[in-house]
Order: sequence, then structure tokens, then C-alpha cells
Amino acid sequence: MAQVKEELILEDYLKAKELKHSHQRSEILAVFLGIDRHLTADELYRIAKRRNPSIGYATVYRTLKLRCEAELSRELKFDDGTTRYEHLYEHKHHDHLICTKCGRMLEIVEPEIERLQGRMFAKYGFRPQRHKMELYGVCKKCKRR
Amino acid sequence: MAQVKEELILEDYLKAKELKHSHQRSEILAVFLGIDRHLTADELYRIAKRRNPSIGYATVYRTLKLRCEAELSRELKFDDGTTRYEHLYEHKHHDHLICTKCGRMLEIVEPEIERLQGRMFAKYGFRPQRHKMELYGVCKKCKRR
DNA sequence: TGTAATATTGAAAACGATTATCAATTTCAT
DNA sequence: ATGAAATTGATAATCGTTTTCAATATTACA
Repeated sequence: MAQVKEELILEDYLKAKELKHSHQRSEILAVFLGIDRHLTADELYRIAKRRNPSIGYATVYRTLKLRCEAELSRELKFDDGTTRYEHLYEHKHHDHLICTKCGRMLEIVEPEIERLQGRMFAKYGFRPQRHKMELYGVCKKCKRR
Repeated sequence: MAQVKEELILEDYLKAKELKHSHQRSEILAVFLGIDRHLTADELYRIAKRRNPSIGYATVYRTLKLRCEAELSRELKFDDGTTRYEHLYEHKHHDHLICTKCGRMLEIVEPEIERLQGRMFAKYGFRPQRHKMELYGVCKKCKRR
């Protein structure tokens, strides 16, 4: 199961950095891994806190930062000002289609766009690192209203 | 001259909203319009302040917000956490190619990508509003070092 | 012109999201 | 078990941005 393997990657990362385990961290991670949406730190905090009320805000941030360092997650800044965290492990690169009315967010994969992006990097002599594409519009449901 | 016409658009916007003129605002705008880079509010503040030391932080923010409301500018959030403002008037839609070493930013226009984006909106039944694409990599110069 | 109504200002306080600090606690190799 | 070191939650600090507020500037109109 992918989630188990993913935990092992973080495990190795902790070992390499000579870090220790902790209850709170695994609980926060269990929540985070179990949810497919792109959560904000605050959303994750609230949900984790329901499970274990002793969990603090700072630890949620620390845990998310750890995952980003281990390249298992990525921090994304959206136009509405929110910062959200997405899973990277075993997720193909994808772009985002966002409804500006209801906030719904779709992950979309479009190889054609990926190809074009590669060409753009080449055209300007850049070594590609990453990219980000967000399409903002009004979704089917919200259009009707 | 484009800059003059652009000022008239803001003029109309002010009239429509029954707003008044002000010295500080036009000075801030003169600086902003005269610089092609994507400035942060803080950068604009510093430069404007050199011209007129009485200009305050809040007015810079207020002026930028006004321009965004009038659809003459756009606020962009980048991955490094900075918020920058770009000119929209008589600027074709463009994407950004950003060097993660030196911070240099290129505006790139690629009709093919624009077309594809349009198709993505259609495919998922969204009414398009805007989009944003950022390519992060290492530029020619920085690659050499 | 002068006047009154109201928008604009700068400074400072307030704000929201994130990070740093710190003493108490937990982990873990020995 | 012990002790060194990492982790914790609460809280203070920080950063970028917005709001507040009393003083000032702009504008319409008498």
C-alpha cells in the first residue's frame, strides 16, 4: 500500500537527519495522508486537534515543513492568499482548475501542456525545475446559479 | 501615448466612484507606470518615498488596490512568498519564467499554451476567468556559475 | 472667492498567517 | 535506568497588509 511506503520515506529522512519520532507528528501525518484535498495548515490543525486535543499549532507547521523538506509535499500559494499543501508522492504532476465561486479545485493532467512547458524552458535556455499552472473560472454548478 | 490613455481610464474609474484626486496618488502612479518590472508594494514604496518623503506605506497599498479594482493591474503571489503587481493595460496576457537563483523574471507569450488552456476550461465545463502559469528554473547565466 | 461636505492622508494600531523562543516533556541509544 | 538531545505546546515575535483616526486636501456650489 502506497501510504506505508510513503511513511518509510519520511522514516529514512528522519533517520538521515538524526531526528526522533513523536506521537503528535504521526497523528498529524495520519490525518494529512488520509485526506486528498489540498489542506491549509489551519484546516489540518483543526482536524488533527479533534483527534488529539493536545496537538498545537506549531507542531502542525513543523510537520508540514518536514514533509516539504523530504519532498513528499509541496506548499502552494493561491491567488486568494491561502497557502495549501499538496501530496507529491505517487502523484503525477498536475495543474489546478479552480472555481472562484465555490472554491472547488480540480487536479488536471495534460501531457500536451507539459510538453509545451518543456519547450518554453528550452527556448529561453533555462534548466527546468518546476512549474505551476492555475486556471481560475466558474464551474458547471456555479454557472447555473 | 499609451501612458496618457491609461491615466484617463483610472480617471474615469475615479469619477464613477466619486473619488477625489490627490498628489500622492499621482506621484505613486507615475513611479509605478514608469517601471516595467513587477514591483512589490515595498519596492514601490521605497522608490516613491525617494521622490516625495511624505508618502506613506498605506497610500501605496491603497493606490495599488485602486489600480487592481480598475483592472489596470494585477496582484500576483509567487512561490517565494512575495506579492507583486503587474501592468495589465496594453499588455498581452503572458506567463512568467523565473530564475530561482537570481530572481530574474521573463514575461513570455505562447499562443499555443493559451489555446490549450482554453480547451481545458471547456473540457471541465468551466467559464474561464483568468489563469496563471509560472515556470521556475535556472537561467542561462546562472547555469554557468 | 469662501464654505461645507467628504475623500485622502500618514502614523500607528490591529490583524492574520507563520516562525521563533523556551521550559517542560519525550525519545532512544547506551 | 540514565542522560543527551529532539520535540512539545503555549506564547511572544515577526512579517506583510489593512484598518483606524484625527488632521488635511479636494471639490462642488453658493
